Amino acid sequence: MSRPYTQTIDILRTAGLRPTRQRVGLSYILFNGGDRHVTADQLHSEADAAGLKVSLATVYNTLHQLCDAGLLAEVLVEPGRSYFDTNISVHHHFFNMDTGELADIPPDEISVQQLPTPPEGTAIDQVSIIVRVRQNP
Amino acid sequence: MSRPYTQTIDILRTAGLRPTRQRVGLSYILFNGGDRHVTADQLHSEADAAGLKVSLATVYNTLHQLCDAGLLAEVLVEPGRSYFDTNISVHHHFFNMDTGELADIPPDEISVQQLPTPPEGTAIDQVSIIVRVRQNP
DNA sequence: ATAATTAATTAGAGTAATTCTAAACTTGAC
DNA sequence: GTCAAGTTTAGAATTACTCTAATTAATTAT
Repeated sequence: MSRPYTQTIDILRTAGLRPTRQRVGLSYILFNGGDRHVTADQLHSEADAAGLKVSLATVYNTLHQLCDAGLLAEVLVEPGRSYFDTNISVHHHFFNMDTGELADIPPDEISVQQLPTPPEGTAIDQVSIIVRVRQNP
Repeated sequence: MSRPYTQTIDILRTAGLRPTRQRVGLSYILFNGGDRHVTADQLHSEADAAGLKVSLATVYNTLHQLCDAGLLAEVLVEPGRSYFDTNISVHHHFFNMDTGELADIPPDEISVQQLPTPPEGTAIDQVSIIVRVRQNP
């Protein structure tokens, strides 16, 4: 394994982001672990555990830059906390209100029959569905 | 118009909430203005403008109590800000990412064809759909 | 009615997530 | 290497919200 980061660096360059040590490290964690749902804090801890020196401000900056570049999606399920999802294909989420767990819904398991007409002067950007579940008694 | 608050008081009593001056005042604002989407801060300002002396803590308490009683629904569309919706029938929302406006989608304008199977050991509590729109150029 | 009981309200402190700021440091181009 | 431009940083600031313990109001019992 000569250059484990080449791929990550390419992703960043393509997005027009300089491959700095922090961005490469964070992106590597994000994009080499399969489909993930992380908060800024979680990612910061993981980076720390992996020996990457990065401030929380940079974690936030990077997450938002990756979102803007379409490489990451922000998911809002709880007041006062954002999750970032590495799965950027069209899909939706289960949110377990008891455990706080967030999970992808397989795309074939849900479908919207009919999209509504957007209000005058607007166009649909994105449709997000959150299926909130509770632990059975 | 002898007793304009009797109805509001009944709603609160039925929900098992003492009809205090603050709760009655806030509920009156909420439930006598048609379908509304308010933040805690907005409601606090409206109450203030209407001459009701109420603290922000009480606004939050009351909003959450009304949610727990099923008289109000919380809608999450933006990081770090909760909206409360007086329309508690099953329905979904448009969120204008440019203006911050939240609007109901008429129930006949959208429909979910098929609900997903919830993860093992859980049951579906609620399905929420947010259709994010942008201002046309 | 009044007093006793219980619940609700309050100001202000506290917290958590996120954003800002301006100085110090990297990066990439020459 | 040098330089300009872009990044990162620590720490302060902000925002939305929650907590706390003391006061006050609503209900119940007398």
